[in-house]
Parts: sequence; structure tokens; C-alpha cells
Amino acid sequence: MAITLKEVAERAGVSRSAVSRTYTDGASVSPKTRKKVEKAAKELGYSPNALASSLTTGRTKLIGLISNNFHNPLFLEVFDLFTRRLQEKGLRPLLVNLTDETDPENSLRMLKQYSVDGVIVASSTLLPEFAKAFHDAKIPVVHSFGRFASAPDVHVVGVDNVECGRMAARTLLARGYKHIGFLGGPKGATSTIDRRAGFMEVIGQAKDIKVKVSNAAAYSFEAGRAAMLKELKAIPAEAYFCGDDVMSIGALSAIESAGLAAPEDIGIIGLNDMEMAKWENINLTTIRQPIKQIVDSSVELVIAALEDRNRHPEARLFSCQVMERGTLRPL
Amino acid sequence: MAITLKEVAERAGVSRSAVSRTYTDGASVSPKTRKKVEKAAKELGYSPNALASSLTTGRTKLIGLISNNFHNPLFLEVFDLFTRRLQEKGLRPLLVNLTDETDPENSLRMLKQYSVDGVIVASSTLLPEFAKAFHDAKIPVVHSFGRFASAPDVHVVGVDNVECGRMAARTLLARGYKHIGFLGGPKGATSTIDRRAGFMEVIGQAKDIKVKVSNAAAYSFEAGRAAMLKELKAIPAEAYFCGDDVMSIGALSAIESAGLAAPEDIGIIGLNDMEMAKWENINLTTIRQPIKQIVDSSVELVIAALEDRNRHPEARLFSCQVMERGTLRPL
DNA sequence: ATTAAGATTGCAACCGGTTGCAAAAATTGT
DNA sequence: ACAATTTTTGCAACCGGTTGCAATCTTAAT
Repeated sequence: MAITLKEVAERAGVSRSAVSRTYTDGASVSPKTRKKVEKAAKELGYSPNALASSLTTGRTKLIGLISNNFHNPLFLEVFDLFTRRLQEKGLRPLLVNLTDETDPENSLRMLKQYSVDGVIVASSTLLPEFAKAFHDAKIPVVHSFGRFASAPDVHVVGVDNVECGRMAARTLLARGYKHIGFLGGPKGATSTIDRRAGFMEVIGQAKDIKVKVSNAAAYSFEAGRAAMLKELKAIPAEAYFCGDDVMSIGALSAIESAGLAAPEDIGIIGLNDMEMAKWENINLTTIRQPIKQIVDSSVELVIAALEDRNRHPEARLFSCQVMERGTLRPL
Repeated sequence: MAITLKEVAERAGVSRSAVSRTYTDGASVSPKTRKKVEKAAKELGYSPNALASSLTTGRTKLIGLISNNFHNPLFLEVFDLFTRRLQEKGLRPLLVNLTDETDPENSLRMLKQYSVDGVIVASSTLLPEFAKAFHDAKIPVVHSFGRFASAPDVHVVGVDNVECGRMAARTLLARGYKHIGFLGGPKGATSTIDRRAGFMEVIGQAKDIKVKVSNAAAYSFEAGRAAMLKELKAIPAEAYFCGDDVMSIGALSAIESAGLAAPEDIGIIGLNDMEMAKWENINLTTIRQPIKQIVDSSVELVIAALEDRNRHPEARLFSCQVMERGTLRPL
């Protein structure tokens, strides 16, 4: 179908090797033949077949981008950043939607078939074991937004969720809230578990503070709303740390539905700082995850990992930051 | 690195062809050898190299998924649907983020290098010429959410934006609004142009209706908000048809900031019906695009196109539907 | 002009598969 | 048991590239 190297070689009157070398940097070609080749290539509209060359070079420049977060607006931003960054680095994202799966089996097989150079797992809910499967199959892998471990099995880039929990707790305490709620994401999610641990640690050290803990079924608007509605049926806390921004927005909507207001009646602090958080009608106080850094660092790390296959697993943590907006009472 | 067909053949004590045939359906292999091969393959952990085979079969099962809508939450839903559907069909999405580009040149070259079987352009703002470039390069292409044309140059699947415009106008008229606004997306976008045409057509046939037209700089919250704030400085219309749901939410936020309310003071009808539109704190009346059907149909069409390379360009239109919620006064 | 060193080139084998073809094996019919 | 079919198998060439190696061509140095 398409133009091949052979045809270019014939038209340029050189060997196939010469053409190949023209498109391989570092290869030895005289300016003269290079000119001839380039001319012929342009005339024929030739572009080298990346897959054929991958056969001998062992590099496809394909990166598997796996995620199960196709319902969280934050991840649109994440995908935007990942695809751009990968493109900038000359890599191509092969997207895998894991929505209903939790088993690496299929993705692994598929990505092996396509000989991806590396894999990025972008998820805060998947277990480290998921990424490990790729590591075990000798495919360079980075778990982005994954769980921190001081001796990780695979490369992981993200935030320290325990510290996020502490930060949230300190923020609430500093504002003088005495009755505080932790409204977490799904119980099993590592991010929820870690944030809760940090949160409770700080609360535990404070005096005269009442805490209540509950979990939403998912990091989603509906789940956040449902959980908050339930809170409102009993005696709610004065302020809540919500699992993430989408849940927070759900919670805010519940508060509003009950004829109450944030921060006057109930305070909310979220987590992520997605675009929507700063929309004027939401104006959510939240803890910002530096997603751009996380993404850039993940890409950098996967590249490093495929250049040095034996690179030791590394955890890269970025610090979060409270974004003061309008859903907590002022200091 | 990975296990190859040759190694499996040796271990199974058969020829390479036999192994290859085991993994090609329709090929002639006796149950006996198939067993042997499968055993050896399992023991070695073999999985065939899809790229190597693409060399001879001419099929990569790779589909380029190109979009420039990485800032519209609707497209997270769209990506979710596309990736799932493609996966179900045994195809792999190679994602291309076009955010800052409008020229097909680079994407075309890149996707040619990876010998994608076909391309889906998912965008309501790109011009038909963009998709045409792929068509001209003999790559099967479908323009999803693209502009309708009765004699299209490329396959296009989407809604009739002119009809959407009419539908919006009729809806507003039916509710007795006499002073009506068209708050479009970016002036150059084909979707904006078409919706406006349909909108004005219906308004033009009505009596005693005042119209005002304006455009937001982008299909975004900020642009929608800015545009509505500007409207509010002069005498605003009683109700507006906004370019899309995100813009609508921006407009609603502007209305609220001005101390007004929808639908009491100003009515809003959006377009798309993205997930957020039904969130209780937004509750946006909007025109629903059947994105699931559009996506499924696009995938079906790209498959059909790659099976019959000469298939005549076809436009598939789906009808929209008004979703009654809370931002227009009731009938 | 002669020679040694360096740069460029083409040959041929290889990457991991597929496939047409003819030979070998299994099946069928009598 | 034998011939005629049908099925299964392996060989070898090919897909579109890359690359080690030896041969050839340049260039620089004497």
C-alpha cells in the first residue's frame, strides 16, 4: 500500500541501507546520498514504517497508558497532560480503559502483543500489585498517582496521601472547627486509607475534638451527595474533609439541597484542585495535587526506566498545597 | 527479549508455520498439533507479536483517535465510550492530542508511521478538511461530532446542528419567551455556525420576537461566564441558548454572581447533556446529543470503511432531544 | 605520487511473523 | 487393500525495515 524503503532506494539509485541510514541518526551517510534520498522520499511521499523498524531495534515508542478513571474530570486534565508530554518526547500513548477490570492479565497480554516500550498506570485506586504485574513481565512501568511506599516494588509518582490527610486535618483545626468529619472515598482505595490515617493521626493529637468517619461508595458526585445527605440526617460535623473534589461538589449540592450553606453551616475541604474547583459557582477550598509535575515526572521516569532496565524502583513524591477558596470559614 | 514463535515451535517440535497457524483463525491445524503448540506456548508464556504480523497482514488493529477537546468534560465521557467500544472490537486506540494544532500534517505523518488501520477524528470544532487529509492519504477515517454535509467528503457521524438550533429556538418560543438570546461558541466553529442558522430560521418565522446574538471565545466555563457577564451589563434577553453545557454552567454562574437566578430571571438551555448537567446543583435544561450512539456508530463505520476501502462517504445523523430540567421556565 | 587512515557504501543476514505451494499424512469410498 | 480426496504440514520467500562486515572511495599526510 504505502511507499517502502525499497522504492525510495530504487528511485534514488542507492542501496536500501543508504535509505535506512538517512533516517537513522548517528548513521554514516554522505551529504550527497542523503540529498538524493531525501529528494526521492519527498517525491514519493515516503515515511518510514515505525513498526517494521521496531522489529529490529526493539523500540516501538509506544507507551501503554492505562487508567480506570474515566469518570473523574480531573483525569481529563491528566490525559491531556500525559498525551502532550508523551508526544513532546516522541512517544505515542496507547490508551487502555480499565473501567470494569482490576486484573492486569488482559492489559498485560495486549500491551505485550504491541511491544510497548513502557507502561504508565494512571490511577489512585488500583493496587500496587497491578503495576507490579508489568514489572514482573520486565516491562518498564510507572504507577502515577499510585500509593507511596518507602520501598516500592515499582516506580511510583504521586503525593503522600498520609500527609494530605494531615494537611487537611491541620487546616480544619486551624480554623477552629471542633467537630470534624472525614468523608472518604471507597473504603478499599489505598488513597482513602492513607488519607484517613494521616487525618486521624493529627486529630488524635489535638484536644477536645470530635471526629466522625464515613465513606462514599465512589469518588463521584452522586456518591458524595448521597454520603452527605446521610450525614445531614444525623447531626453533621461542622466541617468535612472530602475524598476528592468531585465528591466535595456532590456534598456541597447536598448541603444546598438541605437549605444549608457552605461555609456558614458546614465547611468542606476537597482534594485535587481540578479545574472546576475554581469555577466561581463552586469556589471549593481544596488541597491541590500538582498534577502537571506528577505527569511530567512520570513520563521522565518511564523514559529513564526504559533506558536502564535495571533501574531500582523509586518513589517520587510531590507536596500538596491548600488552595484557599470559599468553602471553609476563614482563619 | 520476549518469547518468539520460533522458540515455541522448537519446544513443541513443529514448524514455525504450525505455530503461526495455531494463532490465525481459519487456518488449517490438526487438533493434535494445536494442543502441542498451546502447551508449549503456555509453558513459555508466549504471546504473538501483533506488530510483526501486521507487516505481512497489513492490519495493525490500531486506530488513531484524534481530538482537540481535552478541556471539555463531555469528552471524557466520549473517550471512555470510544476506548471501551474499540477494545470490545479488538481495536486499540492510539491517542493523539491536537490541542494546539489545526493542521493535519503532523498527525497524518505520525499515524502513517504507525500504520494505523483507521482514524477517528473526535471533534466538533475541527473543519471537515482536517479529516479529509486522511481520506486523501487513503486512510479510512470517520469524523465524529463533525459537521453534517449532504454530500460529505469523508464519513461523518454526529448530529444535525442546524436542527439543534431549531429545536432550541422552538423550545424557547414554546415557553413564551419573547426576548431571546443566542450565546454561541467560538464564531468560526462549524457547530456554532450551524446552530445559529437553525436557531435564526425558526425565530425568523415567529412574530414579535426580539433576538440578540453573541459569541463566547471558546466552549468553556470561563468564556461562557464572561459572555454572560457582558450580556448582563446591557439589557439581557429573557432566555439564552448557550453553545454547550460547559458554557451554560459558566453563564449560570454569571447570573448567580449578579444576584439573579435561573429560570426566574433568565432562562438557559444548553447543549450536550453531559453528566454534570444532571447534577442537582446544576440541573441544566439542555439538548441531549446521543453520544453513545454517535460513538458506537463511528466505530462501526470506521470498521466498515477499512473492510471496504472504497466505501462511499456517508453522513450519519442522530436526533437530539430536549432534556427538561430546571433552567427554563416550565411550559 | 604513494600510502595509511577514515568515511561511505552495499551485501546479506536478521527481526518475528505469514502464506502459497507442493509434499506427506489422514480420510474416504469401493 | 488400493486409489482418489481431503487435510495437515514444512519449506522458503516475503513483509519493511536495520546492521555487522568487508569492500570501496575520500581525504590527509608523507
